[in-house]
Amino acid sequence: MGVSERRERERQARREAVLAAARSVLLERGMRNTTTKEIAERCELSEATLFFYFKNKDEILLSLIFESIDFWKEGLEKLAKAGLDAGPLLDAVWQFHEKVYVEHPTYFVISVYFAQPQMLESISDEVKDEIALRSGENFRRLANLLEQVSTVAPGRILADTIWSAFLGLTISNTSRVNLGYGKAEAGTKTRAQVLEVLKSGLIAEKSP
Amino acid sequence: MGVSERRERERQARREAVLAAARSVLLERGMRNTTTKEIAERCELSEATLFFYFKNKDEILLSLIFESIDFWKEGLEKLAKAGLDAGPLLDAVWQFHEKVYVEHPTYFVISVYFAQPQMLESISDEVKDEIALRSGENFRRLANLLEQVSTVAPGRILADTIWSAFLGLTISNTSRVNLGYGKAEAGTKTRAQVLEVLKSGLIAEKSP
Amino acid sequence: MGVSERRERERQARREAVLAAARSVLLERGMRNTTTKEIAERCELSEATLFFYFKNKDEILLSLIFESIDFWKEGLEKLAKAGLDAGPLLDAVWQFHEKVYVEHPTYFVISVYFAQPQMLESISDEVKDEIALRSGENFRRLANLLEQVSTVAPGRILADTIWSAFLGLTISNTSRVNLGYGKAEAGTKTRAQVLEVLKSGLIAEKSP
Amino acid sequence: MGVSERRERERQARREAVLAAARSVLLERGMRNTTTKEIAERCELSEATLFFYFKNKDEILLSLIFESIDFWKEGLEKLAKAGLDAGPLLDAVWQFHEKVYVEHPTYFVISVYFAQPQMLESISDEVKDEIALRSGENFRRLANLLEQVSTVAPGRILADTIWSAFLGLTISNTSRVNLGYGKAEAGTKTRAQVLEVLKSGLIAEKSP
DNA sequence: GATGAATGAGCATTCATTCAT
DNA sequence: CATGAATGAATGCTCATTCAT
Repeated sequence: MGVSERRERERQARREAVLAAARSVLLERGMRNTTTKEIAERCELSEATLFFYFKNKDEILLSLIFESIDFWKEGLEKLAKAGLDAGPLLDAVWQFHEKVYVEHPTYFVISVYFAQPQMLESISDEVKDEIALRSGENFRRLANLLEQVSTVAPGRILADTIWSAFLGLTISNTSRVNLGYGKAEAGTKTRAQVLEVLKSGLIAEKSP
Repeated sequence: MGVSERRERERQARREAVLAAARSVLLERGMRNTTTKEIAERCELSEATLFFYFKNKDEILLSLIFESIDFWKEGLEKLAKAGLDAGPLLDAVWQFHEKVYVEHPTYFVISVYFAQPQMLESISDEVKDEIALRSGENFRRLANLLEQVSTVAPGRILADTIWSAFLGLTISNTSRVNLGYGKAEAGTKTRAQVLEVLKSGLIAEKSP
Repeated sequence: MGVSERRERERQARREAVLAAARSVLLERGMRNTTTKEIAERCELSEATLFFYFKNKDEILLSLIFESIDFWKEGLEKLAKAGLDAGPLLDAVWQFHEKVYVEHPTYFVISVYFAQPQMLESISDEVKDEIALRSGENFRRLANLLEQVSTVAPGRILADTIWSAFLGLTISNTSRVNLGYGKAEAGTKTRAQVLEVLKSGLIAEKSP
Repeated sequence: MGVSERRERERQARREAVLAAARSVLLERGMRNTTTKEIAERCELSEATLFFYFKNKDEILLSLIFESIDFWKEGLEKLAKAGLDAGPLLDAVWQFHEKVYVEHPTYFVISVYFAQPQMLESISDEVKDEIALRSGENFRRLANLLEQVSTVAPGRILADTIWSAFLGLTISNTSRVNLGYGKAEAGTKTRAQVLEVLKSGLIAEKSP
């Protein structure tokens, strides 16, 4: 029994080594240029071994999202317990997005990945459903959290607003960096200012 | 004289046929699965002929963004001339985003494309600079337009907020559709609600 | 009639323009990288027009040898008339090789071309025979010229010795230049020294 | 242990099988028509497998020259130890050229290859330098060997003379065969006669 | 478990050549 | 005469995946 336990532990460790490698390749090379060859090189395994731990390349990439989902879950649960007021709560939620972006940037990369056509065709429905289920749970956690913030819209709309704005901002900023104008750091500042816009409101603020 | 004119017209028509084909493939298959072979099939030309009209595959894909940039430019100039008040202006701006999304969805796809690492390596600096210049002009057009809307933030931040929120929402919605929950139409409704959030403000609305 | 004459003259002029272009491409790019596209660009004609004046690409390249063959013929006939003694004759023959190398370097390139397998398959037997005939005539001219130089070997062997040594030396020298050691000019000096070696053998033998 | 040894042996055998295939294609089809497809067919491997053993096509072709260089090295070292007199030495050197031509005809083909413009552009400087170094060593071996043969010229000139004459003769002969006059065997006889010409010059000069 | 070896299917791109105008 | 347009057939090379050991 001890043996099979150890085996399972080792197996898990190997899987995580593969995922760590995949994460670093994905960040550096992007989805188009992420190859199994390079993932294998980085975790010092043979390409063939990758397919012992994962069904195919897309399953490796998609498994990265489960890690991120867990990270989100923990963070959102902690926020729920904090019992913050509207203003500080929005600050904290936004700051948590920033934290995810810094510590799990792949989460944003993969989110975009999911929006690509045909990208989920090679994945079994079970995995697909699990992703839908678990990311849906997180979305509902965020929506519930934001329900109390504003009367202007239901929590799920606020959740969509915040997540989408943040995601969009990271993409815009990266594009600017790639095109040669704007720097990575500028994004943080812009995002802080956008948060202020979201918080204070646009027109309401203007009229009175 | 008539001959060379007609030739030029036909040439332009063919180029546009290639671009139309590229656009449809890009939408259906995504960047990863967009092949020159399929583009050629859809415009009923041989692969070789593609390279008679465009230098390489990336030039085809990039030419799509120039079309979109022009479309943006015209729309934004029209909006600038309309001389709308804050509320109607925001409505009109958002509605124009919707219009672009419906008529030029590739613009959003390619925007994401630009955020991919190493994606611009095969492109000459001149083209890169031109994209930066012309999309930057559009950004400034939007920023100037929004300058008068609110005192809470400069126009460029509002421009970033709106564009990024919209972009993020389209990605989120597409992801949901791909994952099997949510429908494409739902996105339009959600976006309308997010616009209300942005317009009325979040907290400001709540406290008084 | 004047018209058809002028036409013929113009046709010949165009052919020569193509050949001049082909020559310069062949020298710069080598056989492997000589393309009809580049030949067309250099003579400012369309690729299609090339095929109006020549049957196919190889015919263009091979036609270059006829120019060279004529050049050889004239030079050798002049040498034959000069009535030189052994020593000066060998000097003059060698110097004529140098002249061909400077003014018609393609002759050497194409000579190598002929030694490539399958290189003559696309050519009609008539053309092949004409090349064989006319270059054979030149060879015999050179052999006859050298017949009197030495008793050690028949003229045709001397002709082979000299031509082959010279050809081999040009190849060796070019290889060295390409590999990054040795300079183009060094070849001339080496060839002069090799001539001395050849002379000392051929002539020394004759006098005693 | 036995396993990895056997693997290494098999790997080497496969590489050599690829090289043997490449050699035969190169000889039959010439550089212009040597394709990876045909090399793969001849060694009964898939094209993809070729690239498992070699980085690219040029690396396959270049590896052929290293084999030849080693062959030259051994032959020249053996000749150096033989301690022959001028006449027999020249005979032996020439005969060794013949041996290389019969057993490693690709060496001559590739030598010509090196003289082509732009042919070495796809090769790393390290490999280029190694070729220059190792073929230069062989040249010096030959030059040293010939230093004692004649007072008429330094060894390196004699080396150039002999190598270039031989190379030129093989090219001339092949051209004649390709053009349809002259036979392959005739070349051997001609070369023997040219050797006599060279000998009569080089050695005669020494004795008096 | 792990991997060296192998590959089918595919990829963007090139090129000599043809043909309607 | 000249050419813009078009293409079939290759070409070198990549990549995710499989399998015997």
